[in-house]
Amino acid sequence: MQLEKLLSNKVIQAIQLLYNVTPEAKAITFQKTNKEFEGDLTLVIFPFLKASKKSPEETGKQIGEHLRSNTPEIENFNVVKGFLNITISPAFWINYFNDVAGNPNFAFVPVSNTSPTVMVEYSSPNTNKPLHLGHLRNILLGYSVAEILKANGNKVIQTNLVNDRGIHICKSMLAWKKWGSGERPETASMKGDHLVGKYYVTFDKHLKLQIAELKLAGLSDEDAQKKAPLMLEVQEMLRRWEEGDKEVVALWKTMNNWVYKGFDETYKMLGVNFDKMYFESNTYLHGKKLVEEGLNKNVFTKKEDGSVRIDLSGDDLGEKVLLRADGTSVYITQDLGTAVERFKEFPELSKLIYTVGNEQDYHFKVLFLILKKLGYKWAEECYHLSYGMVELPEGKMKSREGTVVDADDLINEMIDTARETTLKLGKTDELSAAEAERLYYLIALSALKYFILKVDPKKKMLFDPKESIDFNGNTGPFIQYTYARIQSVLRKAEKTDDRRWTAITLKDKEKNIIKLIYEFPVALGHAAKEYNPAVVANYVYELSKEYNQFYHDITILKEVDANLRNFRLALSKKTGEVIRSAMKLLGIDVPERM
RNA sequence: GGCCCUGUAGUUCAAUGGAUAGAACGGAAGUUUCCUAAACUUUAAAUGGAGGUUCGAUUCCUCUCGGGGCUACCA
Repeated sequence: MQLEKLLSNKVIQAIQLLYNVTPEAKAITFQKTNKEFEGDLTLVIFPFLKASKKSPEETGKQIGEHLRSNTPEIENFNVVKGFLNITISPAFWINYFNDVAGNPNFAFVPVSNTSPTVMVEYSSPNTNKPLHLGHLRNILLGYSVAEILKANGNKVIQTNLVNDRGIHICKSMLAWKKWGSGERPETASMKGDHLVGKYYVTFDKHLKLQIAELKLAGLSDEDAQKKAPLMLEVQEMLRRWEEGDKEVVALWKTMNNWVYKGFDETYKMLGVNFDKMYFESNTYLHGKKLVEEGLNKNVFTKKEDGSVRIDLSGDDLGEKVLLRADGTSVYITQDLGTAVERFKEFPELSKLIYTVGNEQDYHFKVLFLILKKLGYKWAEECYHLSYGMVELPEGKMKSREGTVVDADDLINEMIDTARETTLKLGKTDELSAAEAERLYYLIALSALKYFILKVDPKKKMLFDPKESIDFNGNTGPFIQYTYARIQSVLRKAEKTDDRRWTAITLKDKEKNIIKLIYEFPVALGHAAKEYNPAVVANYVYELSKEYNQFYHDITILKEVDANLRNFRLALSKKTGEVIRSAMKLLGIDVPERM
């Protein structure tokens, strides 16, 4: 970054001197020089042609000359069409490397007491079924964004708002009561979340049968859905739950606890954690107070039927109900209340990030707008981290239709594949059984996490269960492999040298690696600004690829010049360090051997 | 119907308005007396279509054709 800043100033100077005008800052754009040309950075000349009244080539030359004679960091330049390709002196790159080599945290912004506090909510599951691939994207994304924000100097509170109450969990409860015969996770040898999910499906199956019967008896589809006995029963159960009926609440607690135990296992497997858990059973009433507030402020209106609404048609969002005619609150009312509570609990919060799929874009637009209309100025700081759906080749996943990829199953399949592949490659010779198992786990999780995180969150992504996730090419294991190779070299070198390097003639591959290391902090900043782990994923892939080329072309351990040998070792060590920290931000661990 | 998102090699993904649109997988052809071949090298292959703004458009605007989502007194 420093470099671009420095050069920008020089360019402004040059243009003032040469053409007697001051260019706008945004007119000065640097980009990486394409590999087919000589140079490190390229200045686009076109914006300055009006001022220079000369051809692009001529203008480029004039600016280039000025830059070269006034900037010691610039070694040379050439002009191709409207592009000024600048070659930075090797001394600059070596100095840069010297400056950062000894500092493992060189790319991170330190967190202090005065750092801004950001809350990141993610996962936020329902407690009626196990986690699936869609949740996985949510969890990995939220976790990684939280890590990236920490690396950029934010204090981060990671939260999970568990949707533990409502009609969905009552469905599982009712089905279990009717058809469960007292089955428990231990007796069924099933994870608790899977067991509860099983009864959710059971409920749906029976409900469908009832609806079909009613329709045969002549009822309309809508009536059949409403009047099915199971539907009435489950609504009654929810009502009893809200009244605090002892038996219902006890069952609710029992079954939710089964689910939490199951979720915890999955979270542990994924290596994610939360600083604070919220449960909707505690928060779902918060919104009601706000309704009063909104009515007093004339932001909301009460209709004759008793329902409370807000008219957002001025903002093209239509009319929204906030309180039903019977006085009960709806989803958005809860969310309003919860947001207000959070800013009360953490007044220092400077950002509140919701990791939720893009199917709820409308919901969050409405939510933030209402908060703003209620006069909460922090509403501006609420952000919907909206991500695209994970689709299967046949379309969207639907839990009730059983077309979901279960998270636990997927993880276990990945571990099996990792084991198979590793054994086939004969890479386990030096490892104990426990070490080998640990390695399969690391590889499996990296393949899975990288596969998901390398895609721009905003975009939908496709997952084909028939094609297992790759271990070659642009994948997590490729990056892990690069890291393991580096560690192998370092082990064989026995000792490395941390002094400042001078008198090194940089080869292209070496310079490229230093340039990529130089870009690490830039990538981190970019990733944080965009809330986009894919930036980090793409970065660390590029670095790994570059290192593998270096490794292939240039000898390290057998280099006879001790100075060069030690420099290459230091470069390798640093590269490994950057790979490890970048992967850590994606929630991925790297093995020392593989 | 209205609103929002999205269309890039056969496939999965890249590309702050900048050069001849990058990778990976798959395809074709190679590299191991040499620090880990989960690697490296070479090769064929793409911006849905039509306009517009611009010195310059995958990127911004309009239309059009595909794909997805939202549009509940569900969560």
